[in-house]
Amino acid sequence: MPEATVARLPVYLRALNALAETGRTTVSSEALATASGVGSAKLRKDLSHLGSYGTRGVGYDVQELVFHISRALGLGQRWSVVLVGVGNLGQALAGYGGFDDRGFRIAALLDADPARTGELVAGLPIRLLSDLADVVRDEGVSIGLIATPAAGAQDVCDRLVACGVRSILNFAPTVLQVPEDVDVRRVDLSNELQILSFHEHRKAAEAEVVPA
Amino acid sequence: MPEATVARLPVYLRALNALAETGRTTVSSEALATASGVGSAKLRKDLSHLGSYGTRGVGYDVQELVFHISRALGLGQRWSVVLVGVGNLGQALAGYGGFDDRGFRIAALLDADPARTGELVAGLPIRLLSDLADVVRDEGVSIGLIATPAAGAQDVCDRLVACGVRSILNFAPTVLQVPEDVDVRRVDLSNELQILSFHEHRKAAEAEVVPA
DNA sequence: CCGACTTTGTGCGCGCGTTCACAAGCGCGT
DNA sequence: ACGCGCTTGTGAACGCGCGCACAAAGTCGG
Repeated sequence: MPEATVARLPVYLRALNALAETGRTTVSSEALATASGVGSAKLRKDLSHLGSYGTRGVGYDVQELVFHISRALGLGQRWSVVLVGVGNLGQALAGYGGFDDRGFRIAALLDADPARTGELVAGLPIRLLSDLADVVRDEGVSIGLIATPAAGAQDVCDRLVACGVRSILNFAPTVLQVPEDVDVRRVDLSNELQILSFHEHRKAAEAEVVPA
Repeated sequence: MPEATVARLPVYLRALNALAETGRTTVSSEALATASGVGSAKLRKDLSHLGSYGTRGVGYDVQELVFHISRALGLGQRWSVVLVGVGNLGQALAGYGGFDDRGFRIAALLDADPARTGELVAGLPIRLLSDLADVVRDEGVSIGLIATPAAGAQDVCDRLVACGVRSILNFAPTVLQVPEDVDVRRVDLSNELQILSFHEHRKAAEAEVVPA
């Protein structure tokens, strides 16, 4: 399955859930594609990787598609995640409501600062970073979220990998070095802003040259 | 300039700044590539789009590269951004320190809830969403950040576009419909988690089949 | 039962981006 | 002054992913 397709499946899934809430039971590739911001041909090709679950002349059954996409994404089981770094961003993540209803459970909140141990955030007590190994073992954690400052991110990452965590979502503004069987996804606010800055800059330059 | 290259320039920029703080004055493509998590050939091709600023046999001058990348990204000027939606995530974004030092200034915080008007967050007073047009005009805002719940995101987006904002960073879990001269970048936590879930799922399945 | 209409699934060609490999260029030591 | 070693910049081949366009397949009205 192409990586590009995998990256789009969650988008389709969300659009389908939104459609289901409006009472729609079937949807055409054209409609779903528009709602997902992609072309209809691309959408159909993506879905074809899951199997042939559409009906020609009608479209796709919304519930059925939700089921098959969820299964492909491995959302049948509940994944336990551990969140390291309970600063500004970490607290926002802990309070984010979209975890439970999508099959993810925060097993623990960890922070390197002993002064914060025991503090309740979103109903969970903050524990010491050194408890990481215990948490991963006892709670069956398989995904790690890093929301620490850049300086500590690589250390936290190394600890996670040492504990057997092979999937990491990194919010710290650093590129993490990991073994090749571990995959890391980065979410970096400044990066995104700078990319927007580039395009805005370019648009302004074009408007200068062609003021018509 | 290829879009893929633009997306990597901020990563190089960060790595260069980190190198500069350690006192390094020059860096080879190999070293910078490793620090940025890419291949050296790709890095050189990316940088070649900016011009020929390397010295054969030596590498790149760190300060010079920082300058040229910053200029290409349009970071010479300070961009004003407006943040709409001061919930959990919005507050974390407002408190994020990485804005000022990278050329971005939060011009205002807006929220649709009148009960929150006047409240101070990160030193800025929350204003009403209906003030948007004034803020954009008076403060010269060119970038909008949407951190509202999914339900209100499209409405906020439409208002931003109507005010002339053509660059939007969307944290709400929705695909926004915009005119083609507006570009939107999405940052979606659940999406990233689900992509990780897929890979974790796949790894588990492989381990099952080939337990060796 | 049949024909017209709708929509899926996919084969094919194209364009972008990545990677390899190497010639050109620069500094340094002798 | 000259050659040696290192690093850049880039031409060329490769591969992936996208979009087009159409045949296959199913529905619905008559």
